[in-house]
Amino acid sequence: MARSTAPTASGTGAPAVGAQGRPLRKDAQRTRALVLDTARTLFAEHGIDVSFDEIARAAGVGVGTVYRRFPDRESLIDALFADKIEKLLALVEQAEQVSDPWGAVVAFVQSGAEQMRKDRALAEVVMCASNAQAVIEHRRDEITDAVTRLLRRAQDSGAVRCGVEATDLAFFSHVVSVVGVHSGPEAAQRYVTMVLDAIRARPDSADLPGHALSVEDLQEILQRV
Amino acid sequence: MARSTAPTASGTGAPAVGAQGRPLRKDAQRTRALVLDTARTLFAEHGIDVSFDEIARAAGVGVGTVYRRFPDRESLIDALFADKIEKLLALVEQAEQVSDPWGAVVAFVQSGAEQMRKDRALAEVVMCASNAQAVIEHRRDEITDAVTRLLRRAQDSGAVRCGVEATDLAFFSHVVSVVGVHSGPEAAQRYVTMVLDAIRARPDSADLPGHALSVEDLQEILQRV
Amino acid sequence: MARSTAPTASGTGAPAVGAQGRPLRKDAQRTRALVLDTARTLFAEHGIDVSFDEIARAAGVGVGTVYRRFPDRESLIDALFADKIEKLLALVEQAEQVSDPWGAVVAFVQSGAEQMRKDRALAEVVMCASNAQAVIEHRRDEITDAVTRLLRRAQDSGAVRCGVEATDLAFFSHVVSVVGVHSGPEAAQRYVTMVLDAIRARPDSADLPGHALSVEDLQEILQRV
Amino acid sequence: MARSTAPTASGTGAPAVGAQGRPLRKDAQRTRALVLDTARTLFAEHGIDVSFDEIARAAGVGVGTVYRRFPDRESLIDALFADKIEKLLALVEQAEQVSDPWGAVVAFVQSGAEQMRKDRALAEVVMCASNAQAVIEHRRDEITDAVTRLLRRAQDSGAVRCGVEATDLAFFSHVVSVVGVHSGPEAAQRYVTMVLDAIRARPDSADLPGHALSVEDLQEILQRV
DNA sequence: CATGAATGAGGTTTCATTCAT
DNA sequence: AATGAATGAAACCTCATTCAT
Repeated sequence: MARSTAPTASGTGAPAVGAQGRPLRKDAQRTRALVLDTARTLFAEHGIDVSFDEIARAAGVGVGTVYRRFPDRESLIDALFADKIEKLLALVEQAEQVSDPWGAVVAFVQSGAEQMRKDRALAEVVMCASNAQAVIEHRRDEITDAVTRLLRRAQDSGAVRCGVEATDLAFFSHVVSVVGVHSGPEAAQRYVTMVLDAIRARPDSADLPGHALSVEDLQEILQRV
Repeated sequence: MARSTAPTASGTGAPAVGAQGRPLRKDAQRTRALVLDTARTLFAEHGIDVSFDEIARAAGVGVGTVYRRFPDRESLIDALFADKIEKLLALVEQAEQVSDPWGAVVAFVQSGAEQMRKDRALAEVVMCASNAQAVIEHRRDEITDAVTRLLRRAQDSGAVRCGVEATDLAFFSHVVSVVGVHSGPEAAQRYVTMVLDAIRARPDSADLPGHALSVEDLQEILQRV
Repeated sequence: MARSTAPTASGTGAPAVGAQGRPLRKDAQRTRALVLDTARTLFAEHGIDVSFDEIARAAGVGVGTVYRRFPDRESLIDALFADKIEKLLALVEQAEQVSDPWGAVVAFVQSGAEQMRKDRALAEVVMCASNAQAVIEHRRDEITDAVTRLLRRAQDSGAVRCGVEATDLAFFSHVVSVVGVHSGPEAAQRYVTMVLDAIRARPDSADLPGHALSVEDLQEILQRV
Repeated sequence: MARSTAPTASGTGAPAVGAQGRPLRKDAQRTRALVLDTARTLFAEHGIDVSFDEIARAAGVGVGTVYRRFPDRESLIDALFADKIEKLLALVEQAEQVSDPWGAVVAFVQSGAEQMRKDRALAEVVMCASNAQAVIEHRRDEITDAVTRLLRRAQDSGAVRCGVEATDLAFFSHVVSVVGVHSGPEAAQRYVTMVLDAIRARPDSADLPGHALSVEDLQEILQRV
């Protein structure tokens, strides 16, 4: 259950592969990691509107090099996302260890928001990745599954209201994390408290109207939230 | 209590004034309204990153004309905002008419989200306006005051949990509206349901940690949400 | 010999005439003068690159009004020029009163440079006027004639070297005035001293090669100097 | 004493260096030279108010390319200036070879004016360069020193009047060159003749009042002359 | 007449992207 | 592979000028 590969400094959990699927040469690996780290930092500092030129300059490489690794902005974001998603997955899996069903949900929401708060780019990027590589798709599904398990267990135990789905949780976590990024952990905690009440089962809990968001909808929404 | 001037098609509640404070000439009024409407539409369709050139083209006027009325993006946003804020104020004031304290809160959250859903730019812009003109500042305060009254009444009646403030409501309303804009009224309703449970008083409601966001914080956060 | 019409506040020596040749209405006169004064001031303060809009705003009239009086930049410059040229003419005529021939030349160069120094726009504008209205052409000829008389007298008395013409003097005066404008009267005086030696007759004065500049050449050159 | 590096066609005496101080790539060198040559030509033909777009078009490159090499107008002017200043330095050094002290001064004024006449931009730009790079500052000082030596020698020999300084000569040379540019060598010669009489020592030469212009003043003045 | 609104060409500048070195 | 030069579209903004009010 525990993740096997520790995140590297570059933030890519596994050796990146080139166009031919062959693993990149060692120096290429290093360059890739360097660009990625630089991009992460710049995104965190100046938001997502950083030019490739700027990234290249900061990384001390040519723009061409950046383009060689990441043909467009999307793919760079994707790469960053790959890293983030691993972190998120780790969080759910940790939460699953908690034996109390409701406690597990609380743990996930809390740690998720806190993690995103500390890593601003995580909050910014996590759901923005395009519907890209299969690897990522797969990881995303793993997370969704894990969160769903978390919820089912808590719903079965009568702690979480019926109808709450993984995307609901993801949505609220993201939203709370934005507050946390801006105003610190206490503010985040305030909203975590409320959000937990929003999903908790009550004797008189109303049925949730409509349907839960699809993963795709969620992604698009989080880009605009 | 009811507003006296109905919003015009142009979205400006009152005749706009030029630099000298004199009301604009009739034709200028028309152009201004035209530009404003066009900008509103484009913003709604393509987000806030629309170029002045594009706005001008879509409005069928020269860029210079746009610049004449709105020397920079800020001032255009402000103008749109002025409109939105009037609408919002109207909503709170309507909600205040509801005699049941909790019903009033529900009415406000529901109608706020619905309103924002129908007018995408309202959701995008409403709190983003720079801390600009005194008029706007004043209107903003009026809204905050009205929402606070709404909440106090509901708290006194035991319907809303202690510690919930106007900014909490504003935050959730905005967040819900984003969902509504993307996925329609049913999805919004789903989250409205949860959010109302988040602020409702329960026998075992935990105290809210931290402090409510200041209006300034809220603004900044909503820009990033 | 002395000028008969004192310069008005507006700087136009004579009632301006409109397109039909009829003298302008009184209020039009006032507007015209106002614009002229404003333009003069702005030119003096910010150089010659001032927009018509700016002039209009500073004068408190509409751009259209400025355009009505001065269809283009040229004609505004011309109008200012008309004023300046009167001043210049006054200077030559005063110099002509000096009985000592050389002294008269000295007086003209000195006072010309000093005058231009004090009125920055005079220096900037004096020769830049397009080959415009006949009135101005005439005035210019009067000046040229007067300076020529000044020089002839001094040449006859053996004080000024042969070949020196009115345009030579005008050229040097302008050039010196630029220094004066920038660095003050002492600096101007330094160059006046040298310039006077440049045109003074010496036993061994070499013949001046080439021909004196035509008035037209001079104008063009002074625009570039 | 003679300069070791001949000015290249591109007008840059030495290989230009990029931001990192590394010499530019060969193709960049070529482009840079091309842009520089084009700019020189256009400046010569139409004065200094030529748009970067126009330069780019004339050079057959994209605007971006011009901006890459010269982030702003200043830096382009500086680059042109670097070239000019080398030419000027060469002139003084040649003049210093003349054994007759007065003849050396004459040679410098003559050749300076002639040089500037043939290269209109030299006249326009030579002193206008911003107080930029140290290299240029240094070259400028070398010129000033050389001219000063020229003058001292001539003053010691009694040919040049006391008090005349390098900036005086520079000023007059520039002024004469403007005439030359417009009206040809004969006209320039006419003024050279007079200017030389302006600085020549006479038994009765008056003391020059005030102080010579500083190099900084001179620069500013020449921009306006 | 006076006004200032409207126009759009043209300047400046940035940046994603391609491609020769 | 890595580089960074070159490109040009597109943003931004200003201003001379015309014309409806």
